[in-house]
Amino acid sequence: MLDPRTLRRDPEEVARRLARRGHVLDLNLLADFERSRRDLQMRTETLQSERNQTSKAIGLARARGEDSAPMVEAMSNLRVRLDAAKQELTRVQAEYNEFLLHIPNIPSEEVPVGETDADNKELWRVGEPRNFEFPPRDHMAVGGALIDPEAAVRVTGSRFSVFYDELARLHRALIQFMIDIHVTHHGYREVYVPYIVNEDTMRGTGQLPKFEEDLFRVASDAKFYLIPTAEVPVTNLIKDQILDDASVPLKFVCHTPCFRREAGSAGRDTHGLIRQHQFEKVELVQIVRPSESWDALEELTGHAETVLKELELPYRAVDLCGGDLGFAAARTIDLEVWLPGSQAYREISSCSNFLDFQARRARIRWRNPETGRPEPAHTLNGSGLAIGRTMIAVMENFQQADGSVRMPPALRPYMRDLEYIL
RNA sequence: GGAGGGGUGGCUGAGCGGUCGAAAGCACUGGUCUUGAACACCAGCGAGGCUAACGCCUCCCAGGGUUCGAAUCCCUGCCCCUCCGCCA
Repeated sequence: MLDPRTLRRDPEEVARRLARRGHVLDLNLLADFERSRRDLQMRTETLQSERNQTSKAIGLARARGEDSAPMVEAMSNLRVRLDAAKQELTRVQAEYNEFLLHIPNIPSEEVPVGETDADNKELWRVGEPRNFEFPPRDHMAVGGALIDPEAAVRVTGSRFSVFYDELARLHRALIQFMIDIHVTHHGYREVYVPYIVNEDTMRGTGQLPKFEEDLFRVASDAKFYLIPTAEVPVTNLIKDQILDDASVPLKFVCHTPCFRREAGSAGRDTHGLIRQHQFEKVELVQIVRPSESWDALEELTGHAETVLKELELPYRAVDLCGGDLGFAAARTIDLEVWLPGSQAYREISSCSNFLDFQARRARIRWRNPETGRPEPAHTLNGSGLAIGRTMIAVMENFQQADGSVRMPPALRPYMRDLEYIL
């Protein structure tokens, strides 16, 4: 959520900056909401003040044994007006709030202008795509019988995966490998969290109310959802908390499965394991002082890159343009890994700074030692990395002419020291 | 599943239906003292919102209700704790 004060003080400026990501802010509607909210709130609070004074006076009069009947009479009249004003105020506030919850974050000034991923700006490349002495196959061909899409369809349906033997192991090994790096070398605290969360949590990180169609809803009395990323439960760990200065930055690493409806992606990436309804991810989450979030984004992106470097996978970093930016993000750096099977760079990590946008929604606050007052903290997260896509990248980049796959040295301790699999 | 107890400020924990946004302690901040620190003493110290300002409003788990007036009484829900049973 944007700071309502900023929105009120300079709506034109906010509208201008939101235009960078293609969001049209309805200034007339905003002005209407603001005016009626203000009128109603002032009227309601005046009546409340009267009520408080009168009932105090009644108490005093009775204590003195005086007649309070006229005041009680006045109260019943006042109550009718107050109830009406309050009801109207509650209604307007709810609508206003709903409006605010649908406004995306303001992109930072360095976000490239553009509408689609074609307008994203490449920042740097690391590693050289390997020269193959044979035509590289894609991961489905490399995996062969150890990937069983038919079984996945039998069990569930399309866009789910089944792996066997060394691939199941490789998948699990990547998770351990990544968590170990972030805990041992990057100072993250490992955390285990629920994979089902409530509505308020989904609202906190910005998935709701706008993107319900991307989520799997769980049938139960409460409104529960499967998490689309660990970002949701991990960031909300600190929901409603006030952090003292000594306890920040908080850095969490968390492995979870992720569940996505992929509602708008019918027909996209239907062939391999690139786009699934269920996939695993090792996620990095940071909660930091407001002044430190841009440095933290750089640092966090570097942490995700370390995994790619350790695995010797060629990749590039891309600055997402305004139109490609996620709802809650102020800036996002994507890491894209080279996939020889499709001769393209594909997203394998997405590192974002949300500034105070999520913190405001989830009421994650930090006590500023200078002022002694709480203010919204800043939140960030990034994949470190997406497991399924990393497995694809290893399979495709390290495939051999004989059909086997060489293990990157860093991964071997997690793979029984095997040099080759398959 | 059965029986009982409870949810109050960063924490612990008091709170006859009115003067309670809330005692007290801890923690924290400032001051005195000290070469410096600790100790001691003094003072301050919840969160959110509105207003140009004075100041006003809201919040004692959540939602309803009773009442002129609710942290305090009633109902419902959620959560936590203890005991019994059941399952692992």
